[in-house]
Amino acid sequence: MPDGGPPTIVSIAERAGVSIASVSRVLNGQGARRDTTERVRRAAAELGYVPNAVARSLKGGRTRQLTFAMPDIGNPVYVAMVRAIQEVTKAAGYRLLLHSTDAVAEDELAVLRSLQDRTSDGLILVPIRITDAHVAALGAAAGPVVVIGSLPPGVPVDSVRADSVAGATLAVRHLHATGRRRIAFVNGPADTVPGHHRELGYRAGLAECGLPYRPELVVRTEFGVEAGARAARRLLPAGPDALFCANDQLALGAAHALLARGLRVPADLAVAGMDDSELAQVAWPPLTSVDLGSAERGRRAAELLLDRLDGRPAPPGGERAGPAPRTTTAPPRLVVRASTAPATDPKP
Amino acid sequence: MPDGGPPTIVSIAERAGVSIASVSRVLNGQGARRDTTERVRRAAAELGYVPNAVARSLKGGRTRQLTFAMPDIGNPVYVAMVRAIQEVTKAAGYRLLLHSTDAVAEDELAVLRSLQDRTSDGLILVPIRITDAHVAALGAAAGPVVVIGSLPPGVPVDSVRADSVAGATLAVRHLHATGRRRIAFVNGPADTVPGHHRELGYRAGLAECGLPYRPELVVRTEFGVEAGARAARRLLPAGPDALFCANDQLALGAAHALLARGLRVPADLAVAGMDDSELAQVAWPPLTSVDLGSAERGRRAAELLLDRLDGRPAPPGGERAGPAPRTTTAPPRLVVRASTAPATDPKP
DNA sequence: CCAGCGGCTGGAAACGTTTCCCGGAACCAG
DNA sequence: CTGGTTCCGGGAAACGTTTCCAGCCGCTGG
Repeated sequence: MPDGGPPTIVSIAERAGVSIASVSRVLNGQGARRDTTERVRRAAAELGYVPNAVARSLKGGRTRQLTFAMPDIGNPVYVAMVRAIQEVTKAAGYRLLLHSTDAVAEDELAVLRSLQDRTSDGLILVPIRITDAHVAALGAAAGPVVVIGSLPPGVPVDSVRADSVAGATLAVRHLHATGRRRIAFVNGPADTVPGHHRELGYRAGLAECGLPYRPELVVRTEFGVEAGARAARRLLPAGPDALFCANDQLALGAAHALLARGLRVPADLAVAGMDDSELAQVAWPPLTSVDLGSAERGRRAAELLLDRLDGRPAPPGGERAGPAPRTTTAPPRLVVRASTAPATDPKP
Repeated sequence: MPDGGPPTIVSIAERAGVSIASVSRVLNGQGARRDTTERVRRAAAELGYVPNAVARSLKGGRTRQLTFAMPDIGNPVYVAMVRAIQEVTKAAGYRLLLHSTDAVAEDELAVLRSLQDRTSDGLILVPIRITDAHVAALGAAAGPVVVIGSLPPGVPVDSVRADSVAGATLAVRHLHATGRRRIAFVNGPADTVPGHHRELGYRAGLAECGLPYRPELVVRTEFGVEAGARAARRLLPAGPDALFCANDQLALGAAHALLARGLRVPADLAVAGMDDSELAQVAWPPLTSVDLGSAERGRRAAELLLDRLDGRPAPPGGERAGPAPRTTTAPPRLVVRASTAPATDPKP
């Protein structure tokens, strides 16, 4: 028997002695005579037929694929998002395409443009910075996009934000409430949206607690464990009694640097992070952290995207489908762990 | 101007006043008259044309997509693999489809079968157990597959193994060399391939060091941080002076449980893990761990897959393309950190 | 001057589906 | 028995490419 590649709808039609139209109908659960149905089913089973997803996509205009593009899969926050997104999309029968942009703006734009090649039906994007080019590209996107992050007003795209400002404030208040007065801040790059917001929240928190803002207690660096360690060492001479870090990676690095110097956490210095990623739980001492709802944001973003997809199968023309853009904000939540317990024996 | 959806090769042909064949040729860099070339290029640019990847895939029989299926994206080991794979595939112009199987065998088989729908050109699979059904499905796979893990001989599939046996032995020898004599073992499920191999290595290590195998010093549980903590608590009554754990998650959990009891690591008990994942570096004390080359294995698997793909564009018929299956083994490497420093003050 | 050749080009087929439309058959009621 | 409905099935078009094939044109060599 001549193989001629994997079985197609045509092979089935021949074997069952019906037309390809009937095969398609039967296989898609449309009405057909018992007899026909059965013959087709049997032929399909015997041949081990599996529909060609590509041909299907071409005809239907939908690939049942979604793209998730984030800066760096190495960051547990994004892993949490991937997980949540995957869960939602899998349940809805979509496959997930992963894309690490390495926090390169050009790469983010490329992903946005790549929507045009119809490889995926929609995109969830986590931009690290929002440039004018981003805004333009988002406006011109060839398919539904959901942004995880804060967008300037007027961009016609659904988004899911974290309230970093409130979150940072929460952390500062907590540190103050547990007796800390010289609360240092280890931030990521201040020109990123999260970096900017977290700094705003830090200052707001200080203000609320009646603490002065001291520039010597603030360090801006890259996000990352090693950067956190360096920042902590740099801050020590300024005599902080708490280190509030803009994410868990920084906090972890900072805590390590302190411990390596023989300092005790939290007895000598409290350390708090943000994101409440897996890192916070596995750190020793376990890290107090502000849960910014990573998983929740991922889940929500996926839901928003699926929602758009169901509304209009394929947004025709340049006009964006559906109603006005929707924005959800995940409320921050402080998770207190050992790293910020009140200092039991104050420094002499 | 009637929009009628995104621009296609036809719109360009009309606008440039040439046939679609010429458009395709020009856009693919085939020979054409200067004049024609230019007109087509201009028309394409003006319309903002982007080739439809789906149509292209249908015609060409290749999607330029690869699938990576692993048990759980939450495990840092797999994150490291994703990262390495993504790096390789991105450079080769392939997109990466991610699939969490949740360590469910049925899900793994489904992924294998899904190769038939031509959604992706190849698959990298990390099975947690290898059943007969796996072997059968691997043999019948509709496209190139690379397995990360140990396969029984005779399965016609490329694979990349870690040498867990040697790795575990390495760890035990190290613990012995640093003065530990009652080395407990926290294993994952013994009926998984890694679990089985690590146990073999543990016993081999004990034997090499002239230590007896004591059942009361061995616990088998699930992989996971929490499981590690429980295991550690369960082992304590047996009086171990070292905990060797089958992966970093277990080791981390174990270390936490010990610290929470007020025990000192490594002064009272040494703790070692496996995988040398990010967790080992961020733990406190930093964990000694056996690097099983996760990133390396991911990279290698991607390379093997790409290699198959280049060999035969699309393996026709049931026969597997290319020569005999290849197997690579990544050598284990012990990474010594603070968690296994020799006990400075021996217990009284 | 003509045959032949090579470079370009356009028409058309093909990839594997889904779906529109129409014709035939069966059935019912009048 | 006939006209109208209903149900099913088949032919064919369409999705957007790539590629085969044949034809046209203009040269060149004899």
